[in-house]
Amino acid sequence: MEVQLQIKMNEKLFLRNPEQTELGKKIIRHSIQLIYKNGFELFTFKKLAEDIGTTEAGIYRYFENKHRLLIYITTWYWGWLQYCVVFNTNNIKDPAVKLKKVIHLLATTVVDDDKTIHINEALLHQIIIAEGSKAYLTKHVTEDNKEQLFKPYKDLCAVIAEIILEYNPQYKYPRSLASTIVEMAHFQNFFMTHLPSLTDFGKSKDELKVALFLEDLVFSSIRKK
Amino acid sequence: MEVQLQIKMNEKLFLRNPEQTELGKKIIRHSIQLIYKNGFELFTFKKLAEDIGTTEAGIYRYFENKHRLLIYITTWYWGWLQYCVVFNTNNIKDPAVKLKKVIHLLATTVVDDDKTIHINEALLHQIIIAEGSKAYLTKHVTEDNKEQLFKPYKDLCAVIAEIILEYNPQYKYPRSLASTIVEMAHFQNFFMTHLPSLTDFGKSKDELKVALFLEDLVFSSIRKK
DNA sequence: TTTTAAAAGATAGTATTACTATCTAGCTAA
DNA sequence: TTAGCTAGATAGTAATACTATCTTTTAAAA
Repeated sequence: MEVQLQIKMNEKLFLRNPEQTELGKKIIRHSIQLIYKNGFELFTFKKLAEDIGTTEAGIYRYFENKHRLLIYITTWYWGWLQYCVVFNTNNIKDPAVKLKKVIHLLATTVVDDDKTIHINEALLHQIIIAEGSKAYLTKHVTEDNKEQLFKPYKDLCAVIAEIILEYNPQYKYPRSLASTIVEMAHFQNFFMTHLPSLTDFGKSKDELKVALFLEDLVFSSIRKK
Repeated sequence: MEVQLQIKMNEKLFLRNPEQTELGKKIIRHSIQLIYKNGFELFTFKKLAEDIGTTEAGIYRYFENKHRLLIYITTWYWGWLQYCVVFNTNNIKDPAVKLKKVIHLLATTVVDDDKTIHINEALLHQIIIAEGSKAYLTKHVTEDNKEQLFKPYKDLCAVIAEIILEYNPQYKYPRSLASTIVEMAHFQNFFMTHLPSLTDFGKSKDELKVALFLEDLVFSSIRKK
């Protein structure tokens, strides 16, 4: 049996739904490759169009600008990750085990999932690490947030915060700890690779150690005292 | 007695030392105001030149491009913060007290320091919160890092990691915890203001609570078990 | 089978950005 | 007195970030 996974995206993110046409899917697939390769600053719709074999104007029919496209692919990732979290923690009773699963899902390399043919999750994971925060670090966060553009990110954090409270209903900072876990899972990975002296894993460059650091951080904090 | 504070900057950051001329100091002062006001993406040398009353070409004599200028002002901030940390923890024996001081220095609003006339530290603090990570989240981090551009940031983290080890020499992740404190001091502040559901301080919008969260996080982790 | 409407391709054009180059004027320190 | 540095003025270019319009292809409804 073949299962296909569809993440429902906020309609305000695009002008024309890229999931519904061949060109749309190409835009997503190739933009992931190009942003991964060049970084978001050097990524342009012109280059993307050349890469695909279409025109700049063609891309603009789908996305207002490259920043909206960045939000599109990052929030797609958060939506997908939440699906992974829910799927992988299903039927697990112990919140400690659940939390460990979540930390590992966040911090360790993603394998490309065949359930989504036109999206390479492994590349996307790298994009989240290097470019993810640029989605919201702008002068127009507030307006973007009013349009609910960051909902999948906030939902994922809410799910994690819930598990934290399951473990210890008295813990005072479940949301902040959840966003700390998510951000640090990626920043520590970036630091490990590019600014290794900011971490304790510079030599081994082992993602698993990032996960162990986060486990230690989280469980020390939420342990009932 | 009047004391003037000078932060020694990496010479690779500029083409002409902005500290040494009137125009140079104006470039720093006005770029801080403009980046604060428009955000880094909408900030251009043209606007800066108009704001100062000079020409674009004049700015390019000091800085290669706007990204170098961003690194200049962010690393200035890290250098200045390290001075603040060393100054404020001087003569304190207890590493726990020192760590609390550091956390509060990082997380709470900075007051404009008269020791540096042409730099407004309060604005700079806001720039660090919203734009700081863009200094290193680029495709050219590695080359920039080879030129030692991020040394002040890494030095500050090293100082904090040292205090952590003073408190508990057995703690396994002093560097990662240090960079986590620094990053989260700013990200939690950003979230609190712009994406409040990612934190537990959305309603009060009180910076002190960010500091308390970080204290709880840090001391739970490094407590000897 | 024809009509019609949506999607995509082709082409052109604009304002702004991110620079580089050159020339001149003013000041200052030897 | 002049040599050298700093800054102002002006001009120009390639690339970026769009917008507009017109035509062709495709695919589904009448």
